[in-house]
Amino acid sequence: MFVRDLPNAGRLRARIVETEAYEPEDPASHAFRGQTPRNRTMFGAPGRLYVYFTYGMHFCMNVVTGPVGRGSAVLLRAAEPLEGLEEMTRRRVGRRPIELCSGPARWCQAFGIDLALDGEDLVVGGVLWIERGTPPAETATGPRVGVRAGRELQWRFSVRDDPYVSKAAPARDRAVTPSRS
DNA sequence: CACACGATTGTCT
DNA sequence: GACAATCGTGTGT
Repeated sequence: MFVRDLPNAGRLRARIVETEAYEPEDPASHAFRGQTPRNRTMFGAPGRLYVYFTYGMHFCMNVVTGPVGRGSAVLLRAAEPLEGLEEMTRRRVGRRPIELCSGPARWCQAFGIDLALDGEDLVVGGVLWIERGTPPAETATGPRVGVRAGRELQWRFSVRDDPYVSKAAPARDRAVTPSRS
């Protein structure tokens, strides 16, 4: 579960259903060519939120997963909105619940995530944090979306057959180990 | 300094 | 399925 506390607008909560892994040795990662001003958060402490701006209009968010200096992160791609749907819809007018957080930039828009939250500490969890939720029955893996290099890596992970997974290429995903309860 | 392009989305055909 | 929107970033000259 991904949670955002808003000062005067209540709480936003969503169940994470799709992610992608990015390692520094992988050409598709922002960290591949080393640290730059833009990706410096990736090389910082684990448990922080790495937010980047792309296509001149969209934000995407990651959770930093490697130790300081490494440059590993997990992109948050899709979620099932659970709480604060009204607030999310206010940010994404005219969108149905299924479209609120089903895509990395959609989710950021629904949650009001932008560069101001880059580097935010998810472990301390003052404003943003991740909670342990109900484990999915089954997970699936597939190629990452929108990347050219590193396409052979099956580093996209999702809840199998979950309707809130982004409409990228779920059909080809391979089912993997049923998760432990 | 110029330029190509992107971990995307929404609209139109 | 094709394509425009829109601009920061990184790379190369």
